Amino acid sequence: MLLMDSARRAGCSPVCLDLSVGLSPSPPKMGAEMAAEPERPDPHAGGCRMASSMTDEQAKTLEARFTQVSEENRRLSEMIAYLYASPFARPSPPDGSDSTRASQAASPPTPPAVSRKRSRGSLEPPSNSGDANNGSGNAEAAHADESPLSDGFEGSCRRIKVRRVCTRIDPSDTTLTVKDGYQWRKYGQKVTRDNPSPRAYFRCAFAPSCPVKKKVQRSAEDSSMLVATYEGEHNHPCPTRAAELPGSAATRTGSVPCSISINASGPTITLDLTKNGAGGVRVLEAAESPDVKKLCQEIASTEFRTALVEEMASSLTRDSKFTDALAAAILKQLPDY
DNA sequence: CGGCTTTGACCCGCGC
DNA sequence: GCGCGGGTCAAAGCCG
Repeated sequence: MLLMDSARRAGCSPVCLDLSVGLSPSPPKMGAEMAAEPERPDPHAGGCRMASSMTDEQAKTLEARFTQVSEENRRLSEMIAYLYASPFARPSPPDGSDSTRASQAASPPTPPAVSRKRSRGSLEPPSNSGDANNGSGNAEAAHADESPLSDGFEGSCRRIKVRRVCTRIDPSDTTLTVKDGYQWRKYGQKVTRDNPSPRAYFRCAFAPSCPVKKKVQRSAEDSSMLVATYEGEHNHPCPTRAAELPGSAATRTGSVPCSISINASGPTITLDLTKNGAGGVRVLEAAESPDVKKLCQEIASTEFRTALVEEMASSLTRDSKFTDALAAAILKQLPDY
């Protein structure tokens, strides 16, 4: 489709597009319009084969377009890198590591801020709660195989050791419970100084060795907002998977997380993932800095998101590597005739 | 009776 | 060194 579009712009009939030009050596069989195969060119395809009929001018046009797309991809990559490196996404790490955390998958991340050393019987050494997660590569791999849908969500948070999830609740509901699909055991409750409502402490009760902890507290500004702070990562599959994902049907009932923070190791931005009237994303909380706050709101604006999505979609669909991978994935899904 | 919650006490890091 | 405050423990109570 990408090449068909390019061919249209280059003045060539899309019907006679030869997929072997831009796609992998095993082109997909995606219907009559795209039936041309490199091994067995369909004489009934009704037109020319681009590879043989393309004029020098058309070739130059496509080459120029390829150069243009490559430049767009480069700019897009720079934009994404900039967004990752921006202060709200990742404050400059003290260890001098790459702000994009590209190397974090290979090296154990620093443990969460909570690194208290207690001499008496704690279930797990607090200092290695992160190591326990990262050391259980098998468990994580098994987890990753459990549910691609859920891992799409958790995978995006994998590099975040601490994350915050906001949930809308009934203001009259006094139970500090967030239905996130995991089983939790409450082990403490405390009234903190900066918030009149108590903070509840939970441990993951599904697996005894799971190091994940959760703190739940009503928002000081909005008592109908429950803020859950998760520390660590589960080393076991979620007992109930996709049903509790943000944006799912269960989420819209208001009993499960409807928003998520981008990063909690630094300034936190909490985005409401439920669509508002304009179909955009709303900033619930942001960092203290007005500049960061403004930037967050700009990024969360419908206009910015629309432009970004269009740019990404446009650039991706023009990327031959992306279309190769997409075509290969589609081929795998088609029945083998 | 076992599991979970509650809650006061305790631990410990951190700032002064 | 001291006090504050967040985090955790563990005994007591509750509940199915």
